[in-house]
Amino acid sequence: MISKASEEYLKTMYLLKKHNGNIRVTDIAEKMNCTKPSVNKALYNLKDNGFVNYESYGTIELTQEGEDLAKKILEAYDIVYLFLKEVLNLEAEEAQNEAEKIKTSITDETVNKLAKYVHEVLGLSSLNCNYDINKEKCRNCIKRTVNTK
Amino acid sequence: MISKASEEYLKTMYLLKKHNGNIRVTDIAEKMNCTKPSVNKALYNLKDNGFVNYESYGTIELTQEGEDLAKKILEAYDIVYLFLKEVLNLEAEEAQNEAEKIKTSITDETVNKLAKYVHEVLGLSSLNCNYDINKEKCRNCIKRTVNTK
DNA sequence: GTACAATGTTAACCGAAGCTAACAAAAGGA
DNA sequence: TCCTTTTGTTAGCTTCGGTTAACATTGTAC
Repeated sequence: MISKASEEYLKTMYLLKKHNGNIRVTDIAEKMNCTKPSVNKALYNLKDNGFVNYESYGTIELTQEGEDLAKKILEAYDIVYLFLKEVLNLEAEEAQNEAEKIKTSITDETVNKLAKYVHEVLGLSSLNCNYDINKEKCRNCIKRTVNTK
Repeated sequence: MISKASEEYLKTMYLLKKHNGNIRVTDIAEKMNCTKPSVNKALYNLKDNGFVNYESYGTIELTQEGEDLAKKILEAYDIVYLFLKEVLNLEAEEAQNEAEKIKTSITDETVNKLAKYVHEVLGLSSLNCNYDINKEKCRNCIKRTVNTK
């Protein structure tokens, strides 16, 4: 099992890859509000656990396993965020912060049940989503809903 | 600000006082699944922060501040537990574990909004609860509801 | 009242996750 | 090309929260 901190790094790397096309130590450090040595350490930790491919001064790439985990983490985040914002009516920024913290504490089962609940309450079932947050289409479903609100 | 770990110790001490009438290092260690030296360290940490009164080999007592915080932590736990169990339909044990983790991550504001939501959804408003989890009567209200289900 | 059991403390250590300071490598501009 | 800036790495330190081993204190049974 990987630590919460490592999960955060992994998530950040995944998003950087998606948005910038590449992953750099400096960018990770900036996003995560930490120093480059911290990133370096985390990087080798993730490498040792098989989530990233990396050699000194080389390019950072997520392995398939790393990408899958990053997606799962993001999906959990999305569900929790959606619940906090749309169901509990937290401010967007507050919901972001809280979702960030909560998502790292809960099990897959809870995330799935929350996903199901959120879908029901917000009437998203018509969007052909099967409630399983590990399926990409659910993430898209939620994203769409959030964005078009 | 006190750490999550310290909050757990404080909560455990409060419950031990309530159930056993006294608070002992050995009992804390057992409840928290850790060693006595860990408890000892935590104890002095809590003492330094004004949450417990303690001298070596003496009796452990929560200060007023410690008791207030412990109650607040427990109330947050209760709300989250209630939500997980009664709204998301998690198994009791699973709900306990998850509530434990979640309650340490979220702000008072979120807890209050969740409390309000849970009360609404479960139709507890008739119990004369004002949704503010920092008020003892809300805790009682929820306790009663959980127990009589 | 003493000996033993239970309880609590201390010292020294560990790993995780962060930091600063100093250095090495790579990239870009003249 | 060479010099400077940017980027990445290493070493060594800090704090937190935990551990074990050894010791001190307290309480209890006979």
